[in-house]
Amino acid sequence: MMMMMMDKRDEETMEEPAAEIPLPFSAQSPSTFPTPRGTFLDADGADRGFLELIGLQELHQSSFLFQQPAARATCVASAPPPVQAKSSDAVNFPANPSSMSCSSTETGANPTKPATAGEANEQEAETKERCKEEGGKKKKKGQKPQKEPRFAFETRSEVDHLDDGYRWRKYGQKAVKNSRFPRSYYRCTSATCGVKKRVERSSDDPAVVVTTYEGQHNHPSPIVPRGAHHAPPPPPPLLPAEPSMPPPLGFVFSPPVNTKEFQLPLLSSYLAPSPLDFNRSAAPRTIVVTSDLTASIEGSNQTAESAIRDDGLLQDLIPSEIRKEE
DNA sequence: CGCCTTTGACCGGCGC
DNA sequence: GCGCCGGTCAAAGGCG
Repeated sequence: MMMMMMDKRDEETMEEPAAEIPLPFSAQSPSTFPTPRGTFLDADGADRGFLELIGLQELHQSSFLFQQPAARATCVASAPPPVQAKSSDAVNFPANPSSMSCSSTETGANPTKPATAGEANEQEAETKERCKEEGGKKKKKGQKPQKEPRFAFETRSEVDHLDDGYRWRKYGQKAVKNSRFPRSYYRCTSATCGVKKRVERSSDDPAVVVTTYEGQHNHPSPIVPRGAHHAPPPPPPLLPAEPSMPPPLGFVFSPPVNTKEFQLPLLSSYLAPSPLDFNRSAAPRTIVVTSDLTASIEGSNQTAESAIRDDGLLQDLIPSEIRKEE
């Protein structure tokens, strides 16, 4: 516990490990957040932006305030249904402040290489867990276990628990094997929402927080997290998701939440930059989205220059190669 | 006072 | 059957 706290402080000054890829984002403070599209393939083969995938499809409409001191993120998506990947793309993701890599652990047979060794461990664990759950304890006779979609990603962050616009209650913490750091368990505080998330630090890279979401929110982002200054608007009525669009992994948003504040916290969760990271010396990570249901995305070697060039912040999220394909 | 975190106990699955 | 392990429960305490 104490150690964790100290870690947080220590990591604040922690330098980004080996810069593998030039920083594709500008140092400007992000105020808008375009939604990348055509980057990910959904189960039905439809192009789907990553943010859409995780339920941020409306973000492009919103201005964005970074609230987290937390920083870069590497996302490890855990796609639910055992759908074979239909394509693979290269993406040099975010940039600012985060980069993500997503990989499915649903089938437990994802050949895609994990972004990090820690991720590998996580994947392994996830696979195991998934197997457990599928065969598992919560299944009662004659009752199929609910397959909760999972979406995990790594965040290079000094804080363990990132605000994502939802309210979470911590219900457990366990030391896990092969990890120096304990794993924390959170549950969405919404009574009707069974979404859980696990948060743990990578033992390989203590600066990396691995967050695994399980389940889908059946309600809009309730409020700006505690301590935030912007009062949220009242939640909009729950609406069915776009008929043609299955719920994003781990998140279900009522469509168009009109207010900006409503969506912002979410983004901040994944992409919140550290103020310290607004410099180009920091290297973003390759976003590897390898979801069985979506696509495998490997890093590209786009230069910061080219990335910064055109589309404002869009380039921060999607490399030009990808965007060209659209 | 309500909400949250902490933390030890408990439970079930799995491997040996 | 036993022990290990991950996940969850729930009481206690802290905080605003």
